[in-house]
Amino acid sequence: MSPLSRERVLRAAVAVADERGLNALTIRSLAQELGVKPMTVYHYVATKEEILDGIVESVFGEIELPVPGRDWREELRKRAVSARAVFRRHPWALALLESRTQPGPASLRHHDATIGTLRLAGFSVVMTAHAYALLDSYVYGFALQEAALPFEGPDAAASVAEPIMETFPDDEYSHLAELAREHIMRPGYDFADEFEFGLDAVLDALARMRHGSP
Amino acid sequence: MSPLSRERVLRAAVAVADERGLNALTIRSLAQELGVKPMTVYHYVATKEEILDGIVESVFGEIELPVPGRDWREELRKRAVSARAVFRRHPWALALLESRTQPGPASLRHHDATIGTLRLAGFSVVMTAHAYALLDSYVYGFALQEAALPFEGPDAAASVAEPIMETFPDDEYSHLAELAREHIMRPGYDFADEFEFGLDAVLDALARMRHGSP
DNA sequence: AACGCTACCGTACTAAGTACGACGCCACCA
DNA sequence: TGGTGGCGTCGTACTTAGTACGGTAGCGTT
Repeated sequence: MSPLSRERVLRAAVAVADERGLNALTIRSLAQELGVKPMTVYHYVATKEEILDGIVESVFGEIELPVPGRDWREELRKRAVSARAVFRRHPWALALLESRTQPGPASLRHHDATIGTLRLAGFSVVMTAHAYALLDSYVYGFALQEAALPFEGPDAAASVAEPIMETFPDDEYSHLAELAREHIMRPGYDFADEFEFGLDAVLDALARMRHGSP
Repeated sequence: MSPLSRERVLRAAVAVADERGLNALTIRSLAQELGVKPMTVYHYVATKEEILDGIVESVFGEIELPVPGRDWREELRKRAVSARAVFRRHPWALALLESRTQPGPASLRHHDATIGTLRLAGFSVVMTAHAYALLDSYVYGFALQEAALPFEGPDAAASVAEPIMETFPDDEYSHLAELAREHIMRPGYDFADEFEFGLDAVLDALARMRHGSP
């Protein structure tokens, strides 16, 4: 238990958000998780905003850093897979990205390692910016879609798609119906499997950019 | 003014969110925008959740639909550019994606048109799923990053980056510092310009996937 | 002995979402 | 003509948030 600390407050906040969602993260629920009264929390953080900033920063800290100088493709792949896993563990973090302004040390270190990996791989400064934007857009966007899905895991899609499909005749939205019928609702389908396929396509694109025009 | 309606309620909700952010969208602020008292709103929607679902659906309706059968690349490009513009107008919509479950007709039409475009372009069912996931991940992710940026437009980055850069010595985060110094903070830099570059790389990737393995 | 610091808490104010029960107006029928 | 029922609107009040303000108890310093 120890005398509480900013760190413990943030760790508890992450735990509450993971278990019960961002909406359930209130000063009161956080205080309860910590075994103290609400106002006590305010001795370690100034506002709730600061808590939100803090937990996003701590989530960034969980992402595995790429090592500049090693095989760039392997390092960036590792980072992307790790980031996606982290956002899957903490889906609420994506919704918080918008509200943040000041990056903390974990974010800065993260950016520096990724940029360094691209630079040492031979990407020009301008190409590094292009590559980074493309790669992160893909990772964030995939994580966002995954978080937005109302189901998770193999075969879960079918039970969600079924009732939706029944709200309209088969000839309306026929392409959508076909995809659902012949792929999404088939046993074994898991949206999560799309990640690595798209990631490799993006990494291929980066490889081609590496020596392209500025 | 007319006797109010669900449509007008949703339009007003979008306006409030656009102008003052998602947090400022409350039943009270919405009622004020409509010129009525709070409880009146509840004659057109059951809960605030329904309002949130409704405005996301209306945002989806703003995205230009691709036309299946025409040049696939051009159609998908048009749709992506339009989607990105829509999310830029309504950045709050991205944060709402996670909370939605039941897609409305606008979303269904949208998905159907996009899937149809891919299918008629010769993508197999499985490849269509791959391609769609990749393309939308990129678009959503880019939009999310753009929404998270604390600045907007050319040259705005410098004034934001400057104070951050000064919080650490130049030799810490040296790669990040280099990129900032030699690119981001240079006059004329605009993150928005990255979009089309990455989009074309993604479309190239799709073109290669078109006749690839399943 | 007085002071002040650290960790914590009680009370209360304000802003939200929304349940519940009215109230005024109008079309329609007797 | 007078009722009557429904529709759009609203007043009041309850509940759950964030958090300002002002404590209090325990302990070390001078």
